[in-house]
Amino acid sequence: MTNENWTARFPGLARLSPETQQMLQEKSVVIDVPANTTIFGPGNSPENMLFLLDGSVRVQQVSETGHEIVLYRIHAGQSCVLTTACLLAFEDYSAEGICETDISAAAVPRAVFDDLVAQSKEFRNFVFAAFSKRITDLFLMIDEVAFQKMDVRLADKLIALSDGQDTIATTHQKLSVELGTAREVISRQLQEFQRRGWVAQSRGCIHLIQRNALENLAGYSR
Amino acid sequence: MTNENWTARFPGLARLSPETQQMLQEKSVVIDVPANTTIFGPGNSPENMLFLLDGSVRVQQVSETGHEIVLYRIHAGQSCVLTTACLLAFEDYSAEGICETDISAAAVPRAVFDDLVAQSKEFRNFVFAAFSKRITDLFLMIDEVAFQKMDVRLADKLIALSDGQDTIATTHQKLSVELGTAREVISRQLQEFQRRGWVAQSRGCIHLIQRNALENLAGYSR
DNA sequence: GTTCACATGGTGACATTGTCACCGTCATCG
DNA sequence: CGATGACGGTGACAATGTCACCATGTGAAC
Repeated sequence: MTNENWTARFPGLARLSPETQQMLQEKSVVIDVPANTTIFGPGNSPENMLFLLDGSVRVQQVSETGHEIVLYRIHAGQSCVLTTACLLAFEDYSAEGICETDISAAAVPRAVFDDLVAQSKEFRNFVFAAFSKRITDLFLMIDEVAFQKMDVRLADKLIALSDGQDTIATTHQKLSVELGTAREVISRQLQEFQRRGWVAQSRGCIHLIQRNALENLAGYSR
Repeated sequence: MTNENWTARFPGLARLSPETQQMLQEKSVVIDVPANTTIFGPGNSPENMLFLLDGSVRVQQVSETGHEIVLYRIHAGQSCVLTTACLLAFEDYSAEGICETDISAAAVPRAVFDDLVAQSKEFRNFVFAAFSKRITDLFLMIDEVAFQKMDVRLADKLIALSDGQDTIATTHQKLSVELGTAREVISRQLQEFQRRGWVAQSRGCIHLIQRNALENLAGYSR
């Protein structure tokens, strides 16, 4: 798919008037960034608002204590706007955004963004919906971190990371960062899942044998 | 203080043009609500944006597992806008807002709010700053819940709740909701603080004896 | 006043999770 | 080949969460 007319690929932007969409396309630049690039982080705030056309960006945080935790991901069809906004507003935040894959994104200058918010009711709705979704998602994450058992959280994360496939290429260490826990805890839980025949493991790889059992534990029936 | 010209009492709104401030005041209604009222919650979304003139609102969440946790507070000079926005956007959120004190608030109809966002750059800044602050605060909260030790979190919460006073009127149960933990954990930690001579306890009351020690543990030196 | 229901908080046993120290294996690179 | 570092396993222990149960104080109903 070409990256012209990229606004049509954003469900929330497709409602914009043709003129507004054209303005967005004319005043933005499509950029490509390789995987594993840190596109924003402490002391590195971008001057553009990014709209992600392809790939995904992982937003994670390093605690004062040295612990890490993944906060959320931005996928194609979503924007980094709110993370960028937080960066601009509060320099001392500690989150960083890392490209998980090669990405393609439309860069919109801040001034253009401001104009659009002022002029287009649909664009405002897009931005406010993104903020609202993020905040409610963070509410859910706090609830999960504070109250969910680790086996449930791990099963849920495995299902989410599998993306329909039966093999997940990741390490115990990376999974521990996903959930904000220790590698040893992941190792033990995975051993238990393996003992039950739900997963099989090889170095750097986890194979889902009984996806149903994991989904069940994660509460997918609800 | 009278509640006319209430916009002047909001640091973020004082920058608005006089005309805009006048419009806000003319099209809003100042309401009073008694303490312990639930002003928004599941199945109870308000149709107005509230700007808090006096008192404070506690926003907390009840988990599927029945656990509760306090997410944040809205104080005089701040608005419930973002919480309201989340309510409107995602009906299935589970947070609720409870008046901790008698409150006084300016209710702004949604249509007026929309107009203001479109017309006033300063108002947009106010709204975006509120969203950004909330999101960065939630990042910090996730970090704290996931990685901070309970004694540090409790000391920090006691200092915050004391509001400069030496006596805090609260129960172990309420403190456990503040931190999203169990009452027994609070009881044990407070016993340890008492053993060290940092606090004294009576039914429904905690007295800070050595505030310095608590501040030190909470990392206030940083 | 007495009784009853409930809020408050104390306690011990146990499960779960986090922390630490240490180990062996595998892959990569010089 | 040997060195290095990533990956994962293990046991001991600490911190926290869970559960069951109890004692006391408070306030309302009788």
